[in-house]
Amino acid sequence: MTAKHDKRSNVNLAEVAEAAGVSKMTASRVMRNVSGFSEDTREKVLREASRLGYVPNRIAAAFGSEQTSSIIGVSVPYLSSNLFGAVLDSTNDALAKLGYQTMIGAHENSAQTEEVWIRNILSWRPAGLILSGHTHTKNTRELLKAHGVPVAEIWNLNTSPIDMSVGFNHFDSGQEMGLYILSKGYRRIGYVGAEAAAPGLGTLRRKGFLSALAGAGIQCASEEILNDRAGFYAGFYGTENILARDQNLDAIYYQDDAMAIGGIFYCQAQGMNVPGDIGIAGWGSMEAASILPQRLTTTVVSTQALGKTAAEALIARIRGEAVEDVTITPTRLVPGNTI
Amino acid sequence: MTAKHDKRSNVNLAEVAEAAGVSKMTASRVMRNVSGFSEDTREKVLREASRLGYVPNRIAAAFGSEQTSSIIGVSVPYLSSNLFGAVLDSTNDALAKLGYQTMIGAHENSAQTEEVWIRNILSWRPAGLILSGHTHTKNTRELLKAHGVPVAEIWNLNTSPIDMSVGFNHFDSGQEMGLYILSKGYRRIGYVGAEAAAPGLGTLRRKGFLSALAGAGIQCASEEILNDRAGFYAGFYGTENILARDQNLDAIYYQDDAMAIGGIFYCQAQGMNVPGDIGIAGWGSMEAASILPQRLTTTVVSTQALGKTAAEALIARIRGEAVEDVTITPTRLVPGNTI
DNA sequence: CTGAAAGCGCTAACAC
DNA sequence: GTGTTAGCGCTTTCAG
Repeated sequence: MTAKHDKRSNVNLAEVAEAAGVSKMTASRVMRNVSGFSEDTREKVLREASRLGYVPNRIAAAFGSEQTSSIIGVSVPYLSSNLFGAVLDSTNDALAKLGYQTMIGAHENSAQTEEVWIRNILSWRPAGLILSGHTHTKNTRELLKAHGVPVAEIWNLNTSPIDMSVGFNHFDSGQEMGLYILSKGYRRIGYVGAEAAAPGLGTLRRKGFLSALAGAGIQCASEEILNDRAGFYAGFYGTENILARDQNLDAIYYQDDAMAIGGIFYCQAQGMNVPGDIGIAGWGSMEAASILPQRLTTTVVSTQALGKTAAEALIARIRGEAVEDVTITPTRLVPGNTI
Repeated sequence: MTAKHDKRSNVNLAEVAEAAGVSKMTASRVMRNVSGFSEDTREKVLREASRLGYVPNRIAAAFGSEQTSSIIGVSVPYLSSNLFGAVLDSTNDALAKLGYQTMIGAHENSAQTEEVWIRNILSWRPAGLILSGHTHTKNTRELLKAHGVPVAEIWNLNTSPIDMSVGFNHFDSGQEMGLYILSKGYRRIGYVGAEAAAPGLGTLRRKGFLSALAGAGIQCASEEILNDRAGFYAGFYGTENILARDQNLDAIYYQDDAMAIGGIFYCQAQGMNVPGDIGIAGWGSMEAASILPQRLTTTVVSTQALGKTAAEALIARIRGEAVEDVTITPTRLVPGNTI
């Protein structure tokens, strides 16, 4: 029982320093690899640290040094989402390479939940935050501005961000697809989405889509916005619902590819021909589309690029380098043969 | 410029205490809601804290109090995985409700990457770890045992865990499916998997499957283990590859449902009838299967239950409550009509 | 290149 | 129910 209390890792810098015959300060410099020690000293300290099984205490370091930790808070709607999964992977990878840790949160498209999480995460004195909330509460905006922590809002492009924004232009993307569908001669066009209770991801695309139709002087024939989470099955029965109401639809725009694929399957199950009887378009370039017999008409996006760009921009800002406040991540409409 | 240095949140407990006319200690007790203050005091302190915009400093708290923080490190192969996404969502949810924060890591099925991440995370003095690595390095095992941090190994059931294990019995699950396929009269059975370079998720299921066949005195007719990540497309062209080598296969067992669905699509594209010409079985009860015209024969698992169980068991152990070292999360073979 | 002193904000332990 | 004292393990000065 050499440890005081019941500490788990009882080796600290002082012991390493003593074993190496130097002061704590010198040992600290070696461990952090900042200048100010000889090669001899370096070797001694590293050898002793390794021999003693020294594990640095980042909590103490974050506390004893400045005002922030090397923690980055990252918040997404769901951790189990094919779109945001790739964002998480790419931000986490980029952040880890730059020496930061990801602390995660899932807000489920609720600005309230996001606010609670932000209050919580701020108590860890994070170096920065990456937020993907569709909207924020007034409190959240005020809190973050007052606090001054660097914040990257991602996913939705936000031209007047709290701090900085990296995102897709969802409105334009929806509008572009609306125009494309119209250009193919479709006129009785429906929309199928999800998460009616907590609108998030698709709202702006839908608005852009509707505005394209309105520009051509036509109305959206029918809309079906389910209460469930977006997914294959939601697309399947959302299509069943919308077609039950309006048999004359000639095309449907879906919130995302998973829903569009669900729609294709519903139509096939009913013996309908895509795009002969009905045209279908999605958003997001989901991997699942690669195995369909037809190529899905969709908007291709790189969630991976989004995450990486956001992480790197945030860290640049944290380090005081010059960065743009607003970055658009490109999207590209790729015609297939489902519309 | 009231702040020393350039601290971002310059309000600390001492200032709240002073404003409320009490000592730091009393304010601390109120903030943490531990006993030892009057209702009057409570109101005063909370009012001042809110008025001043006080954000507690958890770094200082973790440092000043005990030996561990309320951080839980959670490591999965990929953050963008339909199977592990649900695990992350459920662990994160359970941990957040119990007052813990998730610090994330992606090891990409590399025990080396996992080791680096563990060293890193230990420096945050986490209260516990949740690991889903298929294997660990010797160093990792020694480090964790020496350190004494509570560890829940998840996903694979491990009967001699570092500390505790919550998982599926993949071997039995694969064996059960092997027996089922045999019971349906199939004899020229193949296996299609992925991630050959970094075997992880499916290895034990494959072994169980092979052992079932061996028990019946037959050999696996053909195996195709790709180097790519498991997914729809990997299943699609894995099937193309295996059928190119062996046209006489009458059934294929896939690493997971996404791959099995890819296989179904390949067969359909070739005009093959499932299960007439070839039987197909998967693992994991993926949501995408719900929209198929046929019901996929698969093993149903609850990754959500796994995550929740693991998180709660880990916290119970951290709190010193009695918990089993090993917990099996049930799986269930659900016959469909693809085999 | 190296070291000594001070202190970060909080909480455990102990008084009162 | 409340306050006082000490100290967590590191890093930031500032001296040499």
